[in-house]
Amino acid sequence: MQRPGGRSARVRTAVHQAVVELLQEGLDVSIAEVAERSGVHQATIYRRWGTIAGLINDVVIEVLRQSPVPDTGTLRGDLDAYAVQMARDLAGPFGKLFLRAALVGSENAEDQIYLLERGIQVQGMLDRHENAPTLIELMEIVQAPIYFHALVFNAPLGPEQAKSLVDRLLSLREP
Amino acid sequence: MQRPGGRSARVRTAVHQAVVELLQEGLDVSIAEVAERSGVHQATIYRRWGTIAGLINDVVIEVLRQSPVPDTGTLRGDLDAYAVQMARDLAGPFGKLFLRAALVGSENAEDQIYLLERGIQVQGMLDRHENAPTLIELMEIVQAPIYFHALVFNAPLGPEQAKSLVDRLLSLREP
DNA sequence: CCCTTAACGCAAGAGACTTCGCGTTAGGAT
DNA sequence: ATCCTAACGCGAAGTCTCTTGCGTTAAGGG
Repeated sequence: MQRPGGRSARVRTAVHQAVVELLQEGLDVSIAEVAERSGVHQATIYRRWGTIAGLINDVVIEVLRQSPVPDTGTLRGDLDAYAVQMARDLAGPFGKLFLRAALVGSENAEDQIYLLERGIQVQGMLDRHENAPTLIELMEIVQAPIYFHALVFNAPLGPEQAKSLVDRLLSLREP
Repeated sequence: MQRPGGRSARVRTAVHQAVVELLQEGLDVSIAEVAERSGVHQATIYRRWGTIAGLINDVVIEVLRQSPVPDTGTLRGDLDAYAVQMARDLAGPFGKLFLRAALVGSENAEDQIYLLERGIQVQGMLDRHENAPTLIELMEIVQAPIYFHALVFNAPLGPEQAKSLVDRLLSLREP
C-alpha cells in the first residue's frame, strides 16, 4: 500500500525545492547537499530516488509537466510559441539538465511515459489545425536543431532563430 | 618538458583499451576497474585524467579522430556517407557516449578544439563541391535529427532514414 | 478511534573515491 | 654515455558515497 500524501508529499517537495535552488545557484547537486538544505535525511533520499541522476530526472520531469502546450489559435502561432518556449527553457538555469534528463530518461521505462504523454499533447496541438506537419517533422526540423545548438554549440537559440526553424518546417509543406 | 613517447604512450594506449573493453561489455567504467584491467596504477590515472568523465571523453575523442571525413567525389555521395556513418556510430557500442561526450565537451575548452577541427574538416568537404549547403544547414537538417533520434527516442536511424535527411537538405537548395 | 505498516530518522559501518609523499624508472636533451 | 626530471608505481591515509539495521512516526484503511 502506497502512501503518497502527508509526510511523504512534504518530504518530496522539500527535496525538490532544494534541488531547484542548487541548480539555480549553479552549484553541483550532491545528495549530501540536498539533504542538508531540505532537512531530509540522506538515507531517505537514497531509498526514494537511489541516485542523484534519478532525483534530478524526477525534478526535471516535474518542471516540464507544468509547462503546457501552446494554444494560440493559429498553426503558426502555436509552432512559434512552442519553439520559442523550448529555446528559452534550454537557455534557462536548467538548460543542460533537460538534455541530461533526456539522456538518462531514455534508458528508463518510467520516464519514457512522460515523453509519451508529452508527445500526445503536442500531437493534439497539431490536430487542431489544417495542413499541419507531422509530429516527426516537427521534432526533426524544429526541436532537434534547438537541442543540438544547446548541446554541441553550448549556445541556445534566440526567439528569432527558433522561429526561422518554424519557417523552414512550414516551407516544406507549402512549396 | 613533456614526454609523450615511450612509456607514457604505452600507458595511454593500455588505459584506453581497457576503457573500450569495458564499454563494449556494457560494464560501468570505474577508475578502479580500468586500473585493474590495464595494469596501470590508480594514482597514475587520477594524475593524468583526473576524473572518469575526463578519461571517457579522451577515449571518445580519440575514436572520433580516427573516423575520417568522406570523400566520394560527389556532393550527394559525401553527404550520404557522412550521415550514414554518423547514424552507425550512434548505434554502436559507444552510442550514447558520443552524446555524453558532447555534453561534457561543450563545457570544456580543450575538447572544444576537437569540435573546431572537425568543423573545419567538414567545411573542407563541403568546399569541394559546387552549390553545397552551409555547415550550419548540414548540422541543423542532417546531424541534429540523427542525434535527436538517438537521444530522445533511444533508437538510432538506419541508413535509409539518414539518407532521407540528406534528401531534405538538398531539396531546400534546389526547389 | 484503533491498527497495520509505509515511510522516515538515526547512526554505524563497509566500500569506493581521491590525494599525497616518496622512491623508482626511463624519455630525451646534451 | 651521462644527466635531469617527467612520469609512473607503491602504499598509506583521508574523504566521500552509499548501504543497512533498528527504532520511531504517522498515513490511511477498517
